[in-house]
Amino acid sequence: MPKQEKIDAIRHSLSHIMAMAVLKKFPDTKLGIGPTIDNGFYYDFLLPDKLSDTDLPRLEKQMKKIIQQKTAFTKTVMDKKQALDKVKDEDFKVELINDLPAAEEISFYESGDFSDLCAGPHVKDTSEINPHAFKLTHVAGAYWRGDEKNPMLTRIYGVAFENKEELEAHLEMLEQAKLRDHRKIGKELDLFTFSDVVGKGLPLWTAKGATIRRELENFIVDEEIKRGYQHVYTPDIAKIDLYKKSGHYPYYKDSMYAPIKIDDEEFMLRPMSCPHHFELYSSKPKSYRDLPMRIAELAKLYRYEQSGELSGLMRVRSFCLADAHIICADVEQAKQEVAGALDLIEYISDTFGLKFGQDFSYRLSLGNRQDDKKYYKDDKAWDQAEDVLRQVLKNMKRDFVEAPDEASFYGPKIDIQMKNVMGKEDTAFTVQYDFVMPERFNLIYTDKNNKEKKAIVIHRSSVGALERVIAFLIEHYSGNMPLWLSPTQVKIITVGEGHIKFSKKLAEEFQTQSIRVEVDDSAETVGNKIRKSAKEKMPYTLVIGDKEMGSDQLAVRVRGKQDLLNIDKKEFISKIKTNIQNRELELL
RNA sequence: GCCGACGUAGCUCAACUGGUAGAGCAAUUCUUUCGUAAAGAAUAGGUCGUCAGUUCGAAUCUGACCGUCGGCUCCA
Repeated sequence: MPKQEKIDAIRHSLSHIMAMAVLKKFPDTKLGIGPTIDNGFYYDFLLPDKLSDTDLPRLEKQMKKIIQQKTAFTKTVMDKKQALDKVKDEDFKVELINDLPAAEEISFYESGDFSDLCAGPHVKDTSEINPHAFKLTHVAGAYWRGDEKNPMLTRIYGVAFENKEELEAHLEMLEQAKLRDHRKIGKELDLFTFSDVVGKGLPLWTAKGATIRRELENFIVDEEIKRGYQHVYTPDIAKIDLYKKSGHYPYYKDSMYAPIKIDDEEFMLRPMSCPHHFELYSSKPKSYRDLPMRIAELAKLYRYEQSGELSGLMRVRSFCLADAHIICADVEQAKQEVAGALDLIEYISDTFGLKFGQDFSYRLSLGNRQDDKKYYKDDKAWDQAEDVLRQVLKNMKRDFVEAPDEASFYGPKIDIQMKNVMGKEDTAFTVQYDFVMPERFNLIYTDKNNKEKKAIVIHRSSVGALERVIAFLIEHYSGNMPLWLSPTQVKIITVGEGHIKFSKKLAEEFQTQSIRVEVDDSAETVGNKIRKSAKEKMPYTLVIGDKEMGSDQLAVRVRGKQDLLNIDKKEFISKIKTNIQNRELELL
């Protein structure tokens, strides 16, 4: 049996065994589903009583008992009627069976006195399961069938492997990952903070964090202008009518901050900048010669996300999106612009040292023709738009997954997905095809034949939301930002009082070369100051004493390296300037 | 928003079953002016997230609220 199949059978069997243990503790439990997932399994239960993390060790013990009894798994097959009769007291199972095609054979797996609707496969018996290679990790609420209108079940998660070593390696990996968590590093490096009084999900950037953000902003604005984008500014608020006109309002109103009422008008903090850009486009008649018109903005957006969704800088209520709307003349142009946007995204990823496949992946997020509530109804337009995006990805020869029911209401999109340090996936960047807004905003242009034509819009983010991308980058680099993004690039440490004046002068030399420098002239020992500098993840640390005052040689402590780098001052400055300008990933 | 856990000084954490708070680092001051990952001393700093309640007495028990975390839903 291939390794993956074997471990899946173990994990799946463990989910049944967990259900057995839960039923033993709470006989009145109703069963949901219990599938395998990455590294483990879960099972959803409707419990008659509360369950918390502290109950897990006891459940584990019970499971080990079941495993040691060499419990066998046996498959039985029946028709739908028999199956429904068998599970008549299990409401959730009844629902599952009712959704299966009438003709289909339905399989159950029996283990001991437990029986569960299940396609399998499972282990032959529990002797195939190492009782020391699994662990129940946590309890969480989960809606039945993932729908928040359904009752909330109690989900118990577990991790499982073939042997104890693999389990321990996995747990150790999780511990290591926690050290890279951007929330932890952000606090340690003093990059950003939150205040209860300002409000949750509203980050406050310190000067250091703001430096990282400013560098990213400069980087992206310059790059976009090079690529033919026009950078604009539009206000953070607008009348509610704008979002009614765009059609965002009904789809979006739950995640918008409540209207601000002034005199007889209502204003909204904007959750997106598209309608502003469309109004800007329409402010003057446009010709086909103006297209494609790439309107970009570092747009501050406000979304009233559900409180439980907020998470550090990954998910906030106020964020700055490197946003753009590309008004295209026709499908062919739209296709080119999607490709161009993806090229920019890959350029940015490359600059960050992020690799396709390893650090990010493509997802083609599709609509759902059955769901007229969530998606604008125009089957033909959807088919065409999805096809355009699919074609672009294929031309790029990139692997991608197709995700049904993940599109925007106005069209399908290509999402660039990244995983955070704990393995949770988020959309980092996005390119969206829009066939709805041109209609709503009457986005038109005059073509060659002096005829009025409707445009197509591409929405795209380049570096995405700065908050989120910085969170990803902090985790990717473990806080060791490349030189160009480091809040302070060079730290100068004085040996004694006599070296302060010289050090400050040296700092000025760096400063005039636009190198971010700090002098630590505190009355601490050199060793202590070096330690602090290292903890700040300082790229370069210079100690200045009598030796340096007498020559142009510097002894540079390079982040992450044991040996000192002896280098001429002029050469050092010129080298790090180049490093910064080229946005190099490695230090000298 | 929902399920569960958590919330003690700027940070990391301690305080037995209720008897009203303590350490290290950071900060301030003084001494030391030091050569590549922690000099020494002193001082200051907390209505124990907030507000109620139970109790002779609450950081500790109960409730509500606020916030954080892990999930669900959602999403850049």
